[in-house]
Amino acid sequence: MRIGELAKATGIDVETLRYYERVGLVQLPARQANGYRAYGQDAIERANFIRHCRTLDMGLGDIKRLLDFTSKPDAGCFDVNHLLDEHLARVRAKLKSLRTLEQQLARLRTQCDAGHRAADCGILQDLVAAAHGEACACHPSDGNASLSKRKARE
Amino acid sequence: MRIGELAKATGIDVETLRYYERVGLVQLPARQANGYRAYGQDAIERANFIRHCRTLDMGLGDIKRLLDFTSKPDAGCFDVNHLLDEHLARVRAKLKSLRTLEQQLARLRTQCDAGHRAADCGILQDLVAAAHGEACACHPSDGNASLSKRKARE
DNA sequence: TTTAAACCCTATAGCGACTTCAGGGTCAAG
DNA sequence: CTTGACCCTGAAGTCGCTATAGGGTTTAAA
Ligand SMILES: [Zn+2]
Ligand SMILES: [Zn+2]
Ligand SMILES: [Zn+2]
Ligand SMILES: [Zn+2]
Repeated sequence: MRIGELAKATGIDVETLRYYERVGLVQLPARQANGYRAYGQDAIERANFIRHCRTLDMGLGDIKRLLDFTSKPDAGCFDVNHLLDEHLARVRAKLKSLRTLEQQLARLRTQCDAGHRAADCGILQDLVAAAHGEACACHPSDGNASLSKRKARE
Repeated sequence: MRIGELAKATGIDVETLRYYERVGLVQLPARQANGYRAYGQDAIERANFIRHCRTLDMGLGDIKRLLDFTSKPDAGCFDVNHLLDEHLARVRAKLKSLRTLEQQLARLRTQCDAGHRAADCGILQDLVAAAHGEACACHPSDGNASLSKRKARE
């Protein structure tokens, strides 16, 4: 099998497959006389494993570790569980922050409903107000702390 | 104001401020005789605007566009709305995919409850099965399509 | 007065997971 | 015999920083 066929069989881009090879995620394939990569059937399975894990948003390092486990059946699976727990925690943390973010953006979006002058745009006004520190969670709003030593030359 | 003071006043790292300058997000500040950057009070406002937009997860390109709007009050705000709509759509799309992902990972996590041999680990078995194409949304699972033209040399 | 900490400067490289580009070689069909 | 679909390598670009190397300057204590 050549790289293009493997790409078609797995839905992974050719360039991405070569990249995975470069970073050691897939083992070096045999080569034909003309230098083309020659893959066996097992390459499809390995590549599909990678793709599946990627759609689960795992990092390449984690995937490598999981791949290693599939080839040492006698190892304990504690690390597998741990890896998954950490990944799940990451996903849940991001989910939480994204939910908050969506709320904030949705509220911001309501500040303007139609086309008018930028100076009158509720969205821009809202952003500028937040930049001043008004009702904004992201800023420390300790502007005073910096003002207290404001004597720096200009 | 020197760069460290601006950093403290806004909560943006010094290196990050210099980076923003390099990519043209903040205008070139005046310099003192010794080469140090010298910022005015307006720099705090601009930097806070950037920081606030970053916590809304906007890209630097989008932020630049928004900053431009704040300096031309007579422009129409159509693009502001459009930009926000697109960003909100991106956030919602990611939120949706993250929710699905969380479900999948949580289910996967239930496949193993304790330490045993890797060969018997439900998580690894699940991943391998998915790599084979069983009950997996991420794969096209058109293995047949690729098998139909399987006559490639090895 | 010396010296050490705490600043400041530039230029460059690294991160992750690719994607794209430049500049070629190989191969089957028409 | 040329067109087009493939394949190859190596390097650079993406995004938003972060870190490092290798210096210069200021400030305060010892
Ligand atoms: Zn899958
Ligand atoms: Zn508006
Ligand atoms: Zn804010
Ligand atoms: Zn297990």
